Amino acid sequence: MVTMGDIAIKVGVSQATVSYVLGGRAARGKVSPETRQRIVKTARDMGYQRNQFARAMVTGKSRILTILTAPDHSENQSRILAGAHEAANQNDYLLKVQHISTSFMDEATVARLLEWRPAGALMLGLEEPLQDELYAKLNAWGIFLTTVDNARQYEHSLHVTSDNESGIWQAMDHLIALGHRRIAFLGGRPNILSLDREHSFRTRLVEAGLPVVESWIRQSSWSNFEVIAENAVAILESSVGRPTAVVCASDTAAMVVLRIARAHGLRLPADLSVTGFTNSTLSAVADPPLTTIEQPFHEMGYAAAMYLVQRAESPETAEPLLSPLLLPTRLIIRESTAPIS
Amino acid sequence: MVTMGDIAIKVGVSQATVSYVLGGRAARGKVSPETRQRIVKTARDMGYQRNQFARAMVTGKSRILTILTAPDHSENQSRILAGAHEAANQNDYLLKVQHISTSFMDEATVARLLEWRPAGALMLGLEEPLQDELYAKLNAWGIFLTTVDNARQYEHSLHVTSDNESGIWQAMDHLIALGHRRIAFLGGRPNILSLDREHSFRTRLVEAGLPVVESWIRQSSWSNFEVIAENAVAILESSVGRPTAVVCASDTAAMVVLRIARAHGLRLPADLSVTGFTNSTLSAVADPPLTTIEQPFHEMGYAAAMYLVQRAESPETAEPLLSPLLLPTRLIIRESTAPIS
DNA sequence: CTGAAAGCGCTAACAA
DNA sequence: TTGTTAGCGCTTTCAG
Repeated sequence: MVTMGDIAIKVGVSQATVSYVLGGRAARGKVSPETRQRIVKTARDMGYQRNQFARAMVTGKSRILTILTAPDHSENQSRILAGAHEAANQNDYLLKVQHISTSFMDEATVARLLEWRPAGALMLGLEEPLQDELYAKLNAWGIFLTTVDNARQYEHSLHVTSDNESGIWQAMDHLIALGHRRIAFLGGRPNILSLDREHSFRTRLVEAGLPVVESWIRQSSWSNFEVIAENAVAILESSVGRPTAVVCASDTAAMVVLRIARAHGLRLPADLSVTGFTNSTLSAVADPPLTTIEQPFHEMGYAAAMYLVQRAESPETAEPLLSPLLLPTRLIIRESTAPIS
Repeated sequence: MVTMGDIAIKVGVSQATVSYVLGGRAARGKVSPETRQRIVKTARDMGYQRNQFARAMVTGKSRILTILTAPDHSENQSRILAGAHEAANQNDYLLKVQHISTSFMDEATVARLLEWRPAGALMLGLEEPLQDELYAKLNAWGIFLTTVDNARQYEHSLHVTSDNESGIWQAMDHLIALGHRRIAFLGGRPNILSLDREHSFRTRLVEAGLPVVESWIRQSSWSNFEVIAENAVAILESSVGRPTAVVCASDTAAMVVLRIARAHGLRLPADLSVTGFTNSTLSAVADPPLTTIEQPFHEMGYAAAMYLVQRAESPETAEPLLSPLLLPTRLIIRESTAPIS
């Protein structure tokens, strides 16, 4: 491939001058507009492309962001990744996706991480002990960390998530407005995220003066349909009677509830209103189509990566954004909710 | 970070010797076992990590694979990516995911690609004109290309896909064994992949001596539910009567058919058998759970990336695997298919 | 068996 | 306004 030296020779100028011009630092070298033009044109003609390796070598900065994640093949994760990719691309960074297990990171993976000298790291979808461990390690290595979605807020890191509390409230306000008073909650896996949502649910129930029925409040799983189904059945067959609405912490859970409810002979949504959480593509084809809460996954990934880039470029200037960044959710009304009959 | 030089000083040996040992080329330098041990131990104690940038600079090889893809947030794509990541990781390569649109790649994206001097490229989920264009470009740049899933076979590239023909046959053999003779086909977007499946469908129909009913054979979309629904309706309301089974080219299409069929008052699977294609996570929670064809997406991504690594490491030795690599599919029988009544 | 030295392509300080 | 120069950390010849 053509190098700056090649261009320098062709133009009849020193290689340093070419570096100034193509690096956008022409002012430093105070290169004349004419030579600048000639260099730029020659570079294009010759098909010059910067060499990120050489750049990284000499500057000591890698322009690489690493995202540590346990792949779950979910649309959510995919959207977060796409957002992070967009931010990285816009800033000429490379996003290195490093797949690890949810609970464990071995030596070889550490090596694969450090060998590329990442300028920052994102963390996504891991279990809490591993999150803590990685936070400590990255800190020790001097790599700034951003956590996305389900995670704790660490002292020296940024946590980006959607505004789960207001999301739950949006769902509940909608149901309450429809006249529901007997409302159940079906969570996902009982981690920080799902417990947060349960907490918001309880708070809103109390605020609205509605009954808090323990047997209608259950955690289950994000992805294991059997576990979700068991809990859905438990709610619908509760000895204290049936709720008229179920707030779910995921679209998956909501779809399972729909199915179980139909199996119980309930008419949907006349006999039971159900809300999801996420607005996944499938929520629109559920039967009936799901009323749900949209989460800004793409924006979350984008914001997280963007912050890392900023921090890498100017550590001083980086805003000390060390409380969680909450991105807004949105209520999507479809056909799985109806006025109480 | 600690460099080879630091280790060399500590051990009291030259930096070149350290390079030999840590690079696994101790034999080249004929380093004694004792110094070897000391170097390895010191490296570990000091927390040495190779610098991929320096390595790339001097060897002129990047250990980076680029995957050009239009993100569609599908589980399929996610699995392919995971497979490619696994292969890359195993070989100490970095997989750079480069998101582009399905139909167009601009100058800036080209730059972001070339700046990292990829040792190979994968292509995934793009429209055919863009595929052709990229193939030509990559060839000109001397970057070997591997295409995955929906793509043409190019002269100087490897195409990895699942064995779509045998997949369709597996579905049809199953239906035929259940006594079905009036079988319809609902495809996805009419691209290479979906047309291939339609072709296999027709072939098998003829082989089995079954009627080829044109109004029962339709292409639609992979993801647009309205378009799928229209075509499903067209099949079920065909003027020549209703089929007793529908072979779908995707699980999504199959789930839409299920819904439309129920809306038409059909009992499932008694009145209509439906097969999907992919074995997505959701196919197991469809109502009724889908009989479908499993595709080895992870393996496809893995094989594609693995081949690129092999080729990058030893261009001479690389097997001239220039006909499509077809990975086997598998029939998953669930409850959306039943004997003809 | 080990070391000295060249050089990969670039940035940035310093000279002219 | 431009050029010279010194590395960045490593691999790899070539000498000992």
